[in-house]
Amino acid sequence: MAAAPGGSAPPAGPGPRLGFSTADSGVGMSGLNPGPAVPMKDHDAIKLFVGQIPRGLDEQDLKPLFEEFGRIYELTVLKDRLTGLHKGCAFLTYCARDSALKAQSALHEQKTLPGMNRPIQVKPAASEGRGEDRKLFVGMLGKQQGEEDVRRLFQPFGHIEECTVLRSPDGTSKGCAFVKFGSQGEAQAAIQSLHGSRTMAGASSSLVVKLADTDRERALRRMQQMAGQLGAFHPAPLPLGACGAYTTAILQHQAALLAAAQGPGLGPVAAVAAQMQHVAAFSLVAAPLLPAAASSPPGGGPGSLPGLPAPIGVNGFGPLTPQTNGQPGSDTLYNNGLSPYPAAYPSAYAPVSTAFPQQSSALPQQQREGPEGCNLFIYHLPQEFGDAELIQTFLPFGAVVSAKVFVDRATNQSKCFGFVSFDNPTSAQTAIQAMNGFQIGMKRLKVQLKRPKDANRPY
DNA sequence: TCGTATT
Repeated sequence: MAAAPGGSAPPAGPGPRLGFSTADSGVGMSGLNPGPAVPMKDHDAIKLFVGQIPRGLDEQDLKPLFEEFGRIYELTVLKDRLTGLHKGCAFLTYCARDSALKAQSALHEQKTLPGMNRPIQVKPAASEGRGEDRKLFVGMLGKQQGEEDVRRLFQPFGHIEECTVLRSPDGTSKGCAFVKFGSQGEAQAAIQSLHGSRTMAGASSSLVVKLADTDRERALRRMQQMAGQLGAFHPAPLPLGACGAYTTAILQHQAALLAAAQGPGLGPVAAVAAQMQHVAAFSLVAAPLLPAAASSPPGGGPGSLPGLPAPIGVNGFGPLTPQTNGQPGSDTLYNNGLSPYPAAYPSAYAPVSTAFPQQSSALPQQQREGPEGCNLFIYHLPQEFGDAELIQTFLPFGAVVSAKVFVDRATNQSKCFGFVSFDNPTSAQTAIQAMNGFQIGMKRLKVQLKRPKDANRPY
């Protein structure tokens, strides 16, 4: 019964909509009549992704905003499948393709919903095929073929929105082009008929007609190229320098942790030991660089390291012989990412969660904000830092509620910034003191309080 | 360079 309230206007039914197919259908009467109980959608309708939605808004709240642009076929707020938590985004399909286009141009990056820092996102969902399903890459053209020739070739298949021959700086054709059709069907027809169908004058092989790369594919391709280049360089001396820098950072990191913890407890060492998982391989190679690194205090950052015990430096680079407590079996420190903290730290640094020492590790980590003053913005993170490393880095300063490194969706590469939230402001301040300015390679971490939500905004 | 979320 939760579905479609019969009869009268008020749809008030707070029914557990599974996506709230906006069967708004104006008139109440649900299924029985042959009427349009469920609105039809165009065959070429576009499913839109809507991002930057305040977590407090559900489908009912959003509906009015989007209905301005046409009848909604379906609107679904994304929720975490386990927790049911609002993920801050939604899928939206209009009955008419045109409505989607209008909504996108009117709303995308144009309007910021209450409580959000950034403007709403309204764009074709990633699942919408390739997003650029109307755009073709054409290869194996003759060098002498220009836009007009290419147009003539593709004209029979539909409306050409765009036609570009790729050229070198000197103007000569690269023998390929992009052709964008008005619809996916037209593009597909062209592929069917033209791909491999003939060999153009001066081309070495038959005509290539395929969908153009998506952004993601382009990004991946670039990444592969870069990886290839790195591979080629690998035997060269360059990497050692890089390792040295990174090693330096880790060493300084140790110092920072030590200083912050204000004590020789095994906590910091344990945390660093965990870090070492990631650099053990480098460490061996870079070992000779260590003493220098150890003797130079991290400028601007955590300040001096009064008594950085020599054993620590040495210890760090004998990855399998941590000296934390002299126990031979202490390599267990390496395998339980988050656990060392509660037991090992002085109470001042182990605020709350001591009662459940081992539990923090497995939580789904839905990103959350802590209270005001507890949320840090961190910039200049090492490229290789992920959420886990971020947690490790800040765990020594208190209970980390969440840690998130931003990642480029297309490449999966870190954007080198992220957030860490503690459950109390003191931990956040301690972390800032210890880690802001902390040098890694040529860069220094920037660690500061996250901007409050309403900053940057008139009212 | 300020919470990124794609069923």
